[in-house]
Amino acid sequence: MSNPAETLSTRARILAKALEVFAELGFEGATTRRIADAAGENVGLIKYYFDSKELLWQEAADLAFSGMKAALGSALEELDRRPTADRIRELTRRLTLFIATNPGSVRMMQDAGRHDGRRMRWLVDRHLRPTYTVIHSSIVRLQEDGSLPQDVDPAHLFYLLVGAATLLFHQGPECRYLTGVDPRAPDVAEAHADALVRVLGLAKPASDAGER
Amino acid sequence: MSNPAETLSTRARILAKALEVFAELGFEGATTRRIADAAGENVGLIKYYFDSKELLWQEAADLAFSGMKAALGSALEELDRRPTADRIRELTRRLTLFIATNPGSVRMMQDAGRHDGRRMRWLVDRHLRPTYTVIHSSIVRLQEDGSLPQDVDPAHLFYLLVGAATLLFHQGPECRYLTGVDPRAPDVAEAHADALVRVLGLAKPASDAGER
DNA sequence: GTCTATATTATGATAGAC
DNA sequence: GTCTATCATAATATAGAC
Repeated sequence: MSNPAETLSTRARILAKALEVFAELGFEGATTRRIADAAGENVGLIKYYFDSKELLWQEAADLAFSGMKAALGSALEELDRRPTADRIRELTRRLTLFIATNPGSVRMMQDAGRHDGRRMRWLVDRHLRPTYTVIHSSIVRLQEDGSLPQDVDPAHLFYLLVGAATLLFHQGPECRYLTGVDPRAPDVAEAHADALVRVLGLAKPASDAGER
Repeated sequence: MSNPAETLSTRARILAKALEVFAELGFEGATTRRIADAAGENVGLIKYYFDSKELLWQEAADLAFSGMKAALGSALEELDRRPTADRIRELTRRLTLFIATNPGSVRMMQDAGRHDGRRMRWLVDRHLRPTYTVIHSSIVRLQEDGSLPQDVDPAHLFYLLVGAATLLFHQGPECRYLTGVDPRAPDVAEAHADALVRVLGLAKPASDAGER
């Protein structure tokens, strides 16, 4: 029901490839020609379906983040309802596993977020802030009950968590060349998620702050 | 003895701005014209001093990483000689504080490292691998004495550490717009380094694995 | 819907005046 | 060493044939 080349519409095929290419080369590095070629379609069709490179990029971002929200799904909602160390650990795990197979959303965010420009603000307003708001309030409550260090701005903990979870996959080609570890391998995602929750100590104080 | 506009040579002024602009906009996003304008110099001088955009980029990378090596300095050497949890904590702290004020090196690495290309390999071979080799062997020894989780590939711990330390600063403009926290503020760097060493638990098991 | 051809602009590179 | 002018190329956008 979702086969890359056969069942997808031309539009969907271009969009999927656009996400890949934008993620790998950045907005400026990606060219509409290259995206069209990668999709096996004609350059003119980008104008026809998406009107401009900018709008194609926006739709690619929508696609990337909709996938992420679906992957986090219930974990995010449950964390919002009743935050516990167990649940933020589960969220961390799901985030890591998702990014391992779909590094696109993080890559597009990091590409845009280095520079204070139009695309950065659009992406934050539309996609990042909604997720951040939930995680922020959860972090605050977890700080209150002692599961996370207290006198630290939640923003720090958010970026700590996301950075630790995603860098290995975001920098896939570099990691492969540098370390020999291929982040695309399925067991690598599991191993990283595991290493993260262990090292972050989110489970450690669970003796008095876990499910209660 | 090192004043931005006055005492630096034209060449050095262009190079410094090139690092800034490459870091902020990526290799493709940065244009030679923009770099020259930012430096208040003429476009033609880039050809004169650096011959090509690619070579200017390489020199900018050299500049960025030489700064980082200087900042890590003795911490890296001491870690290499005798790795302890205390020392990797000190390295983490120095890395965080350096990246806070000089996000350029990480940004250039992340810009190049998403894509398996010429610049990625050049940057890894010339700058990243030497540092990684030292940290890798230290991580292995810290795993052996129980300061770090044992059955985890050191590559995971390396990317965990670096990702957690750097994302907030790498994504400066985004973080500012999203959270209101300005990563350029000096106390923010201190706070992040502090949060990281606390949350990573590098100091926690020091009761039996610290200085001995 | 799909494709070719082209207009317009911006870029990296270069030649040459001063 | 510095600057202006310009070339060649590649990009996005566009018009229009089929």
